[in-house]
Amino acid sequence: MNYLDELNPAQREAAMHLEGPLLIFAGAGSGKTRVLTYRVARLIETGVDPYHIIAITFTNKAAREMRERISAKTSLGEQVWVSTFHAACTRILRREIEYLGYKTGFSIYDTADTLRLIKECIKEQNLSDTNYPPRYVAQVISAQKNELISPAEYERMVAGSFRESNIADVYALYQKRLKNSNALDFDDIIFKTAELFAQHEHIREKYQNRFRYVMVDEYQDTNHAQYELVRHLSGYAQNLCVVGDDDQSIYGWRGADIKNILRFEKDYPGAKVIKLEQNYRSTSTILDAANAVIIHNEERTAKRLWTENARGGPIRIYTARDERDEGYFVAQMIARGIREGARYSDFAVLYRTNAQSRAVEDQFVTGGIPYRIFSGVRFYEHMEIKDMLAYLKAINNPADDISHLRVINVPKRGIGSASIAKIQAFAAENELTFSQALARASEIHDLGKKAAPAKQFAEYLDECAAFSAENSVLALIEKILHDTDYIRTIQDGTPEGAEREQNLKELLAKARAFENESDDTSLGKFLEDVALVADVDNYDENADAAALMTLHSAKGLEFNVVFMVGFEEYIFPTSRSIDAQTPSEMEEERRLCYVGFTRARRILYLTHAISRRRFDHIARNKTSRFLDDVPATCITSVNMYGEARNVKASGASPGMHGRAVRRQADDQPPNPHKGTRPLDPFRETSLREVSGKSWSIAPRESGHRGAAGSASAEKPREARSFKKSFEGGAGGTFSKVPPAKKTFSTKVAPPDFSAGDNVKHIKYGVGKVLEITPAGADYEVTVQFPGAGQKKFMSGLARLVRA
DNA sequence: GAATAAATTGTTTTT
DNA sequence: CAATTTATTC
Repeated sequence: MNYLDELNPAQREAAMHLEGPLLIFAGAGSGKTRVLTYRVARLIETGVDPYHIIAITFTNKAAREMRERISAKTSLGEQVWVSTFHAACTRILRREIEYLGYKTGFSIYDTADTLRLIKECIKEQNLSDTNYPPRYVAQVISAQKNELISPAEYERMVAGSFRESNIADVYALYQKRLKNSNALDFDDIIFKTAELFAQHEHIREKYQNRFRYVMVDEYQDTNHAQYELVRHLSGYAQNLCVVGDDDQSIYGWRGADIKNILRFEKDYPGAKVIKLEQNYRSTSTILDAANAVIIHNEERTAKRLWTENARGGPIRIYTARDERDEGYFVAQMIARGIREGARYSDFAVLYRTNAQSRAVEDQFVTGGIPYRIFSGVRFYEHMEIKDMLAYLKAINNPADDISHLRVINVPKRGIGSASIAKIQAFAAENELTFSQALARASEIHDLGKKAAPAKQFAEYLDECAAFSAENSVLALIEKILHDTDYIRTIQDGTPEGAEREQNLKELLAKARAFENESDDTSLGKFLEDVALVADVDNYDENADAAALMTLHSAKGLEFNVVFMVGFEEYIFPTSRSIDAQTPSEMEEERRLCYVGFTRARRILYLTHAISRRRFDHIARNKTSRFLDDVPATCITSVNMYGEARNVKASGASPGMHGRAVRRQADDQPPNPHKGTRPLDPFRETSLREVSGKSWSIAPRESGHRGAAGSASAEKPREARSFKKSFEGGAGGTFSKVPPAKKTFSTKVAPPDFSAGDNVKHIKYGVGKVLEITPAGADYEVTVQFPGAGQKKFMSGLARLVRA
C-alpha cells in the first residue's frame, strides 16, 4: 500500500475509488496509465478476484503496455482481461455467437475483404461503381454500424431518397452475404456483441457477473456502438471507471463521439469525477505551446494542463529544402544525440500520413540509424501474406467466399474471371457457398474443361482441412507453400520478389511463435490473432531503435525527443480538413497537433519543407497554421546543424534567443562539456538533456517524485514493430547517396579506419571497408558485408567502429 | 478465355 | 509513384 505515496492527491483519489462509476479526466502526461495500474492493483489487494476485472483499450499497443504494467505491479495481474474492444468482443463472440445465428468459426474480414465484398454487392444490385464508389459505400455502411443502425432501420430512415435507398439495399445485401459466409467485418465485432447483450438477457447477465469491474481507456474515442456495449457490460454493478481527455479525441472519422465522455455524469448518476491536470511529462515550454494550440478549439471543456517541470529549451523549427533534406536533418540530429550518449529509443518521428515515412526511412537507412516503423505498410497487408492467410481462412471456414475467391487462381490454375462468374452464378442459383459450388463443378454446364481444376481446388482445400485437424498451423502453412510452389511464383528476380519471400519466412516465424506462446493453438485462434493485430510482433524487443509512426499511433506514448515532420498546410492540417466546410474536422486536426506536441518530454522539433514531391508534381506548402498559434517565446528556428539561426556560437547575442539560453541555464545543472567544445548553446543544451544519466525532469520545487519518475519506469515498451523495415529491406535503397554536399560548420572528423580495415556496423555486423571518399564535410564509406553485400554510409551518421 | 501490357487514378488517420 | 482498372495480345 505504500505505493500509494507515489501518487498525487488527485491520482490517489482516483486509484482508491473502487466502487461505483468514476470518470477521470486525464490530461496528457498526467499519469493516467499509472492511475489505472494502481487502481487494478488496489482492487486485487482488497480482495477482488482478478477474474472479475476487465480493462479495455483502443489499440493493441495500449493494451500491451497496460498489461505489462499491471503484471509488473501485482502477481495476479496476468489474470485480468486487458484487451482492445475488438479483441474482447471477439473473445466473447467465439463463445456466444451461435445465439445470433452465426457459427463459432467465423472469419474476420479486414478492410480489403470488406471492400471486395461490397464491390460485389454493388454489382449485384446493378449499380455502377462510379455512381456508388465502393469506398464511399463502405464508409456509409461502417457509419451505420457504428451507430448500431441495422440494414432494416437504415432502409426505413432513408426511405424516399433514391440514392441512399440504393445504398441501404447494398448494406442489406452485404450483411446477408457476410452472414452466409459466416464472416464479420471489424464493425460487426462490436455491433454483434452489443446486439448479443441487448437481445439475450442471460448472456448479458453472465458477462455482467463476470466483469464486475470495468475500465475503459480513451473513453473520448468511443463510438455509439462501443458506448452501448460498455453500458451493457457495466449495467449491473455500475463499477465503471472511464478515463479520457476530450482534447485528445482524434477518431471522430471513425464514429467516435466526444459527447459520450461529456455526458457520463448524466448516464451514471452519482459518478465521481476527478480531473488530473498536472503534467509530469513535458517541459513547460512544450506544454505552453500545446495549450496555445488547443485553446483555439471551441468544442472542449475548460481546463488547463500545468506542470512543475523545468522550462526546458525552445521548440526547434527547421525549414528543409525538400523532404529528403527534412529526413536528413532528422537523421543528423539523432546521430548527434547518439554520439553524446542518448539511445535511439529516445527519439520518435511523427507524421500525419504513413506515406511520409518513406523519405525519413531512406535517410535513416543511409545514415545507419536503426528504426522501427509502427503500422506503416502493414505486414498483414502484403499481397503474399494475404494470399497465404486467405488459404488459411478458406480452410478454417468453408463458407468464406471472399477468401476462396482470392486464392482460387493463386497460383494460376487457368480459372479466370469468366469461369469464376459462372461458378458464382451457379452458387447463387442453388443457394450454395462458393466452395460448395466448386465441389459440384462438374454439374456446371458450359464450364467445360475448367470444371476439373475447380473441383481439384476444392478437393485440395478439403485435404488441407483434414491435415489441419492433425497438424500445427506452422505445418499447414509449410504444406501449402510446398504444394502450391507459391514461393517460386513470387520470385521474379527483383528485390521485391526477395522481399516477399522474406515476408513469408516471417509469417512462418510468426506461426512458430504462436505455437509456443498461445495456449489455444488452433487455426481459428491464429487467424483471430492475425486479424486483430495489424503489425507483426517484434522478435527483438530489446533492440534500441528510433520510432517512426503516425500521430494517431503515437497517442499514449512519450519520447524524450520528438520530431514532427511535414508541419505544413495541406499535410498537417490535411488538405481534406482545410477544404471541409465544417470546422469540426479542423478541430480534430488541432487536437492531433496537441497530441503530437505532448508526446515530447524534453525536446520538440517541428520541421517543414519548402518544396515537396506530392503525387507527381512538386508542391510548395506554407508552414502549418498551428505554428502560428505557438507563442514566439516558445520557439526558435534552427539551421541544418540544429543551431539557432542568427545566433552566434558564443550564445552572447541579444534578443529572444539569447534570453532563452540564459533562462535555460538557470534551470539546468552546469554543462560538463563547457569550454571543451565550441558548440552552439542550444545544441549544447540539447545534447546534455539527451545524454544525461537520468531522464527525470527535475522539478523546480520538491514535487511528487514518483510521478515525475525515472523514465526507465515510465518509458513505454515498444510493443510492436515491423521487423522487415528495421532490417532495412533488401538491396536497392541502401546504395542511395545522402543529399549532396552539405558543408558542416565543424567538419566531421575523418574516420579512424581506412580502406582494407574491418569495421562493425550496428545492423550488418562486421564488414570490410572498400573505399572512403570525402563528401562535403563528411565521408562516404563503402563497406562490403559478408551477409548483406555492399553498402554505403555517411561516416558522420553511421556508427562504424573499427573491428 | 486467360495472361500480360498499357493506362488511369487516387492519398488521412485504425481495429 | 504505386496500385488498380482497362486494353491488347496470346
